[in-house]
Amino acid sequence: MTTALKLSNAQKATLGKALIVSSLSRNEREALLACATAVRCQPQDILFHDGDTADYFYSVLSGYVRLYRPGSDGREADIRICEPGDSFGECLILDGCDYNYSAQVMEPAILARFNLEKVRELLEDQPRIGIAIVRSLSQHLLSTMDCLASDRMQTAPQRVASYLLTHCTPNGGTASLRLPFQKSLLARKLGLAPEALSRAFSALRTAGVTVSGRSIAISNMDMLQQI
Amino acid sequence: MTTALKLSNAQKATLGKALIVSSLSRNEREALLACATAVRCQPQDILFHDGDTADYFYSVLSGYVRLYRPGSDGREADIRICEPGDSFGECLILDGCDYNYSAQVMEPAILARFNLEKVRELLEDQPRIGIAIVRSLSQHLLSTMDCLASDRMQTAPQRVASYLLTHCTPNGGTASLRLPFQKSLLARKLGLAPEALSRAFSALRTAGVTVSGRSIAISNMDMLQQI
DNA sequence: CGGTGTTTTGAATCGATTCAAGGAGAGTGG
DNA sequence: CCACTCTCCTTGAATCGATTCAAAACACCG
Repeated sequence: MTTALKLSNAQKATLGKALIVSSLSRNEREALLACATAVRCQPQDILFHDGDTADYFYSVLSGYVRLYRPGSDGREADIRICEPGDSFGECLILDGCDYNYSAQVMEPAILARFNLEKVRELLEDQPRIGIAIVRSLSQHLLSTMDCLASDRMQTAPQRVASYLLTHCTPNGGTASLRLPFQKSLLARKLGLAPEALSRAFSALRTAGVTVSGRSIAISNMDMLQQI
Repeated sequence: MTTALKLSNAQKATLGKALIVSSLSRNEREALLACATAVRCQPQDILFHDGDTADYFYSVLSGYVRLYRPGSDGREADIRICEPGDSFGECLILDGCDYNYSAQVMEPAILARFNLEKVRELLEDQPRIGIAIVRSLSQHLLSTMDCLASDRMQTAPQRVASYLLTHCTPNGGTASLRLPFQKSLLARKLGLAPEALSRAFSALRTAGVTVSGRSIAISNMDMLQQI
């Protein structure tokens, strides 16, 4: 299970680079981080369930967290995969009382856990901290809209192609990358069944994409762009 | 085309009920509204295109605005339908330079248009206004996540059923509603082709949903809930 | 009453899911 | 070093849900 500790200085330094903290002054940062503790989690841990009373929001230091909505019939729809530097649950800072999605840890992870009530009080005194939250929320909103638009417009191979193009390290006309997590998690992130991701990869073979385990090579970025 | 005018007092009063303004003090509200003008628009007017430099954000006073992302092949994916009281484009307040979706007016509409640069300056002096923006962004983020989750999990009849249940005026076990816009717009909002919406309605007939023009009657809310 | 634009219906097709079975790879124990 | 096992990924076949295109029905407005 999880253990809560004070944030170490190294963890504070890592958090300093996270979007939700990065634009704050030294004092504001200290004040905000004082509302947080570090929690260490195991894969499959559930941080909270859809409908639970919301007491904390989180920022990912390491590992991955999956946000999803459980359906009435037992199926689940993934909403977002949070990577190191991402935060989630800030949208409940003002008037949220319940979470409206569930959160599950997907790798050994370390999270900063912010007490919503304390941050709420802090916000009264130092409303400039709200600006940091605006920045974080704006970014989430934009990326969620992106996701919605690609769900509605792009086919599976197209979505995989854009993921590859935005996450690879280019090298001349070719490129390569290493997936930071399992393919099944990538599938959920893209709104696909694992089988559909697999088929998308084999469809992309003709566009010069070679997959072996978590390593992916792209022989021609322009060709991939055309998809 | 559009004409820009000062906000009338009646318009300011309407705007006062909008989420983005409603939590502000009298002074803050005045300061924020001083950044805005009223624009009157015709159906089909494009407020801005994906990729345009972002100078304004908007709040809808009357009418409807469709936010969408144009795809490379000419098709379009709708992201959100903004109703009176909604605002859009606030996510660009901090570091946005370009819009990343297009906005089209869908009925004769009146909008409040806020100058992003002025609001940005105002935010320096009165950071509490950021709180109002946090409130608005949080709500958008939650509803966009809802939308994403239902796209990924629910069938067309299920999505239509939940729209009906959340927008109808109940009356005992039955209910009714009048669509505020064309069916084709509702279809886009739900991420469907117009034909699919039509078919969803006929599938819901067996669940006691009667459609005639824009008027919809629900004979049994419990039955609809089961879908 | 006729004309325009919207909605419905039908048939064909597509893209993705589901279910079931067959690899491939990593780790374990003999 | 080799089987054994577990997990994850891939492949195939059937199915489903939604889109597309085309045509017919309907509604609204002059």
